[in-house]
Amino acid sequence: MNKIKILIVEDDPNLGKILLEYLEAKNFEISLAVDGEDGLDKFLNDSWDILLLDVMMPKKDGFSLARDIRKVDQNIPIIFLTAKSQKDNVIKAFKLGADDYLTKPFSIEELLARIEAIMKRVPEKDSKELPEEFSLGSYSYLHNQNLLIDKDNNKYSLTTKENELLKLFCINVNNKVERNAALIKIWGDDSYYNARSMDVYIAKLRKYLKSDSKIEIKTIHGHGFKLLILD
Amino acid sequence: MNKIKILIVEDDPNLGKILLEYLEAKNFEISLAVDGEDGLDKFLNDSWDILLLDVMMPKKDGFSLARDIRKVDQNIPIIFLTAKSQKDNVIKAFKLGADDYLTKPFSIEELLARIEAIMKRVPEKDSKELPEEFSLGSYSYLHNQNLLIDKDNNKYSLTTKENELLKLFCINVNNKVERNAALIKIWGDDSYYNARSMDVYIAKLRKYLKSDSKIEIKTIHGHGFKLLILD
DNA sequence: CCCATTTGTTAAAAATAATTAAAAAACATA
DNA sequence: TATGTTTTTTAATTATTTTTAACAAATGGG
Repeated sequence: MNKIKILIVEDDPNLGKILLEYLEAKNFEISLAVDGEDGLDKFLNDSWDILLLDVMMPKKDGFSLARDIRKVDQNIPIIFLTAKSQKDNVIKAFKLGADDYLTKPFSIEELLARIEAIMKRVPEKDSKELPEEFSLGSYSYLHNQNLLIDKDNNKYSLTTKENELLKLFCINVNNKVERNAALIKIWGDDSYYNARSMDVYIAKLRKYLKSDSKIEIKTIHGHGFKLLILD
Repeated sequence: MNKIKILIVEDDPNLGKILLEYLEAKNFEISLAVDGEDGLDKFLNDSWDILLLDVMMPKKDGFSLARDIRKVDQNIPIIFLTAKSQKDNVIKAFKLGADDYLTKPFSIEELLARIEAIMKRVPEKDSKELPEEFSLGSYSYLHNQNLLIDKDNNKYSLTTKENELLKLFCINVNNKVERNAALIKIWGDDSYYNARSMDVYIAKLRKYLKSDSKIEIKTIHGHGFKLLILD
């Protein structure tokens, strides 16, 4: 039974400390970021179950942070905490995929209740480890060794970027990988040139995998790609 | 595309009527109960996707109603609507398995946003897996591979939009697909130009499917389309 | 039956993606 | 640190997909 991991991004150190202590006492695992940039950094460098984002923050506000996060993860629950209670902010928050929106001052018990209400609907993060070896049709792929082996036992030693990208596809076999998500995860940002670079790597992977017609990297125009394995 | 069914239990006829009209306009299917007993009755005699319960009501208050409902269904999403905003009521509501708790007066847009936020986390009622293969008259259609195969084994590799649209029609074979529903599902919004774009894709699909006269995409003027398969 | 609105069709424009090669950057090692 | 090698990025070109536009046809309410 792993603890639920909460990332709190809140610039008010008092409130931050109260939330941290209260929620830790309730057996959550908490990390506290002090501004939007710190928040994005912590978000990208670990895996979380739910995010509490203050809206008004220095450097990067909560909405802007949420927008960046949604490029990488469309699903993670987000609760916004805000001092203001302007109506269009609420709507804006939900448009960004918020799960809840709490106006300060709120009761910390209510926050807890709302966190639990959301978590009961979130499917368990099946935090299964990555397998050592992925089986891709007639290929075998050892991501730890950057090694792709075809049916004739030819070994292809993948470069770092090739490996990261293929691993990402394998983790999401038969499921869409969004361009932005891949770019941010592997390249760190989704600029135009990184996108072109990624296209080059897609071509490289396709070349590696072309000997098995049952394996295919499909493009989903305007969205991303999908590694398809047919049986 | 089944509408989401909402049961509203609200004794204030003015608020009830406003909610009903607004949410019906937003393409939900709504039923309105005027007190707790009526609410329980309607709840038990039909199937619902989400409940909006007023807390203060004659005969049976919202909390008591929720308690009864939870004996039968531990999972259905419940949003409480209340005039009071006493802290322990909020907590009580969430203890009863509430998904949200809105204090009157609230913005109806906010209510809509919160309903949608909850619904996105509720697994589709009709979450039956799609079959690998759809059989369309003499055609065979593999939506995972964007592949349409005719009786002469000609293979047509569909583009992303062609595929999304054909898949949507197949899911609703012999049933109406509303223009707006399709546009929102596939294009993300139902603007004029997206609608024209969809018309272009309808023409493309018709062209693909023209070799079998038993297959037809019928237009329902002013509403949408229907993929008809005759036997 | 008219006329405004919606839908059908086709072609062109715009946007996005694929491919290949060359330049630049990073890396390894003598 | 200079040198060769590998990896990554940039660039240029081509191909594909999607959107826009323009006009024709069909539909249905008044």
